[in-house]
Amino acid sequence: MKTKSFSDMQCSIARTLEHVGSWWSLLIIRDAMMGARRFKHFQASLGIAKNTLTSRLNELVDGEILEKVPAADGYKHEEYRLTERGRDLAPVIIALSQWGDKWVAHPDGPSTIITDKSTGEHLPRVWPRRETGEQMRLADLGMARAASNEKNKRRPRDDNM
Amino acid sequence: MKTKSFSDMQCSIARTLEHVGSWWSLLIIRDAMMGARRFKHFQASLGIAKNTLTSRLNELVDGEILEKVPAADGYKHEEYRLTERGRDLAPVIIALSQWGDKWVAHPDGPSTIITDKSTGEHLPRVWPRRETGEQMRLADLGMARAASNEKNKRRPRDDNM
DNA sequence: TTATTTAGTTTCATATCAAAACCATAGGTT
DNA sequence: AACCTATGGTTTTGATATGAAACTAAATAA
Repeated sequence: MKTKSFSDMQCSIARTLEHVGSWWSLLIIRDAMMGARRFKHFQASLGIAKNTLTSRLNELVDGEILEKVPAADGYKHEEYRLTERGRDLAPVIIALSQWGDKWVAHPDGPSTIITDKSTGEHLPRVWPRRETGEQMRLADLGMARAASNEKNKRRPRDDNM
Repeated sequence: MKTKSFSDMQCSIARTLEHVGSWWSLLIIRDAMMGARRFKHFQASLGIAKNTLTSRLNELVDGEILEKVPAADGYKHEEYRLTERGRDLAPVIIALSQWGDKWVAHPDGPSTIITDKSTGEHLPRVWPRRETGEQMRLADLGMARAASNEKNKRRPRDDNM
């Protein structure tokens, strides 16, 4: 995995990456969202080493992104299924996918296309919006440090930052 | 970085992760979005080893997520600034942050709050929507493989996947 | 029953990462 | 000018994660 843990950081991004920031995690989640449920599915799709896949799957189960459930078709094996927490990562997956489509697309075009099933239309860009649905400009986004911040031993000297 | 490269994969998520999937990359981008511009800012904020920070910054510059520009205040040093590509990662950053706020928040609450500057309101969840702005249910999202897929030597046997 | 998948585990070589020490230059101080 | 400290690195070294291959036990298929 990694050497330094993000889990003690207060930042939600860091805390999220602690769960899904390993090299393969997000690709595994993507596959799960596309219907992969069994070890062999992930393995075939990703070309990942089996021991690494085992580790990543276990991490995701530990993090309650995936859960192991009995096979849906009555066989004895277990399957990996997204939890609600896992499904709730959809915006992350989609945002990554759309950014890639836009900026670093494969010469042959993207391998996966995200649509609105009910219309067959291409999904619009996932983007910050107001309650009204109106898309926001980045300039209107504020990212402010929350009030309490006892961790900061060093007084923020506002040194031209 | 890693051993196996994602860059030859056709999947846009993999290709995106090739740019921003390293352990610290997304946290560096987050800091850049919050105004960090100098080596020391990132270092102080992240507690990252300097050589690692150097590597990550160079990767991000190579990937055109950040660019080095002369200091705005007339000093000789250079600063790191988000490119358009980099700023366009905002939905990824926000989605990660919101997921973390919801599912794995720090006991003291999140350290950063994302707002709509023009109203001071809390930013609604970044989520897939129709052109109309209407929020979608995940069940209405289709993730389909695009047509051409010459890579697949193994005929998809549709083996209960 | 026997053969083949599947879902791992173990071992080992290699690649990547972080920590600490070191260094050159820029800017500040006297 | 002379000195001192902060900045932005690089180098070295040790720890950790990864991938490939071989192995195994259980589940499934023939």
